[in-house]
Amino acid sequence: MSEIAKESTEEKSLNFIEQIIEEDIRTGKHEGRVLTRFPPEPNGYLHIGHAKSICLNFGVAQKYGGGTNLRFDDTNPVTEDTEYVESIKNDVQWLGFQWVNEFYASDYFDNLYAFAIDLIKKGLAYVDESTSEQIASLKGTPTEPGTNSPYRDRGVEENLDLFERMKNGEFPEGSRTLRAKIDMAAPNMIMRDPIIYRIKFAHHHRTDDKWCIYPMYDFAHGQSDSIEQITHSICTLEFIPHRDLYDWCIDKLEIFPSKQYEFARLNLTYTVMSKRKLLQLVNEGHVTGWDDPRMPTISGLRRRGYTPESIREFCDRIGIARRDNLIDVSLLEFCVREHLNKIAQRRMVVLDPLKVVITNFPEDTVELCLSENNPEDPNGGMREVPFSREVYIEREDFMENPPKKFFRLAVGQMVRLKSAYIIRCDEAIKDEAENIIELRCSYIENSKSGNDTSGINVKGTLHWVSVSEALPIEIRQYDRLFKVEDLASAEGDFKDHINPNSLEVITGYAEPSLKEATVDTKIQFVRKGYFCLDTDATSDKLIFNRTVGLKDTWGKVAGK
RNA sequence: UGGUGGAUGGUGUAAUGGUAACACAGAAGAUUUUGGUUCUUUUAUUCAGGGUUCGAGUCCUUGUCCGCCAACCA
Repeated sequence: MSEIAKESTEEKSLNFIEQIIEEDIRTGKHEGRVLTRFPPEPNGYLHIGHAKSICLNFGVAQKYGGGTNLRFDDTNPVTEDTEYVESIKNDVQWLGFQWVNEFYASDYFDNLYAFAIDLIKKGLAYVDESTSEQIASLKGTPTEPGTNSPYRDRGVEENLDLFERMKNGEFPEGSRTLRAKIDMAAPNMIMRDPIIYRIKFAHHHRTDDKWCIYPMYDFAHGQSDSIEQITHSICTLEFIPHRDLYDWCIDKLEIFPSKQYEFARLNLTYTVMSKRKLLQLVNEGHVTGWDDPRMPTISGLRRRGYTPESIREFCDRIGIARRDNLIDVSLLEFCVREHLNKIAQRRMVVLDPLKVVITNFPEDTVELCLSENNPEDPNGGMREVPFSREVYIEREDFMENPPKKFFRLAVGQMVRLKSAYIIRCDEAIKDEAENIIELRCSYIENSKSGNDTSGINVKGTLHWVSVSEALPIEIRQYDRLFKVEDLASAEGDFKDHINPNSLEVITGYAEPSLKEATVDTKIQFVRKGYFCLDTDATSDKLIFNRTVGLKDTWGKVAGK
């Protein structure tokens, strides 16, 4: 980051979390210490919404001289897996963040069990033998209070015994739960004697078969924060009602007082952002996997060609607040273009070829043209691009009956072939069906790029590829996965709105230097967009993903 | 409608009782060997009513609309 950029961030107004932290530092809370945590459940891949949370959690900690723990919230063995753990760690690091400690809620199962016993001893928890249906019906509704369970007033000794036997596996799954004894008439439904432990004879990815009882989120999260002495536990808005219980547990257990703060999660236009829905897209084959380049997952964006810098910039620009939001996906695209424009290597690739024969250029001659790798980077250097009598240009760069401001090729019109010569179109050759199959052009001999003494000024510059040297490549062009802007308020199932044309695969013709591309190389196909080598590519078959197209003001004009 | 959180241009975010601003998107123009980039210019905003105040997006009040909460999910 440059000094100027650093200064401008410092001058930026604080978001409400930063204001709270600065106030806490000012008043000496926790001796000014700041420790946050990022707490993913390992039951899916991270997405751009998690990136917002990661940037917030790691970002504020970094800003105020603190740190962040990575803590896997693995209290439900049924849905969780180590595959997810690995992908999550990889994604966080790829985004550019490093945690202080790698922890697991399951590391605290012994502590949590002891906390439960403490609660029982304090007369604040009891073993309930009601079925889940009974528990639900006794819970009441938002407008009516609940009813006490018949098991609510068991003695401490009986509860202790029963809970231990639950732990020992003496009772079948679902037959008993441990409930906090709070208030069945509480206006906050969460506080109506919440279940804090349940029986699950499931294999846990870390504790194996040691446990057959597992704590619920509400009995694990706050205590885990407390054990780690997290100062600011940042989560999303839907956890607001849980804060009462978070505080209740910490209060009754008399443990370190971590505090929960909530911000609004990210929503993106034309995108779904729930792990459940993303998993469904994967499982039902609407995409090829969690890292399909159309997915809003970190791994999908990475494969698509997004950079960590651009995602961080995006998260910075969208801000942090407490109101629901729906961010225009064009802001994400703006951020990636902004970064890629600075770093991408320029290369010429024709996506929809039209052959041009330069009739006054000698046959069997290949002339090398020097072309800049990146006009934004003075040290980017040059490369050689072969030029010959036959080249491909983009079919859309020629028009038989051009409109007034068409600066490209038409019979009688001149254009520059980028980094090469100015050519004039003399004739368009058609087949029997009147399709244009070839252009006959002549080049202006003294117009070569760099040594142009022709004095001719042309309005248009086209990218091109020499036919004999052209390298065929597969190009995957992506469109938005969904057809509607706001999936949350769209009618019907979200899958009804899948865009059937979200992937278009074509063959393009590339200048030879594209052979050297690696998965990490960011490339701009001149005048077309930003692309990167796909992980499916082999040395025999080059495959490129379109990260994002270039801003296309002509397309807009022509489309009118 | 029980609780709870929220409402500022098309979309986000700021303004912390004192000129409603910044970015994206949109529009117009200049530059350009990428119709890209860059640079100008520009359209458009405080949910509604009442109140406090010299002064209200901000405080009070009434209402409207939106989100979330009745999983042995997180």
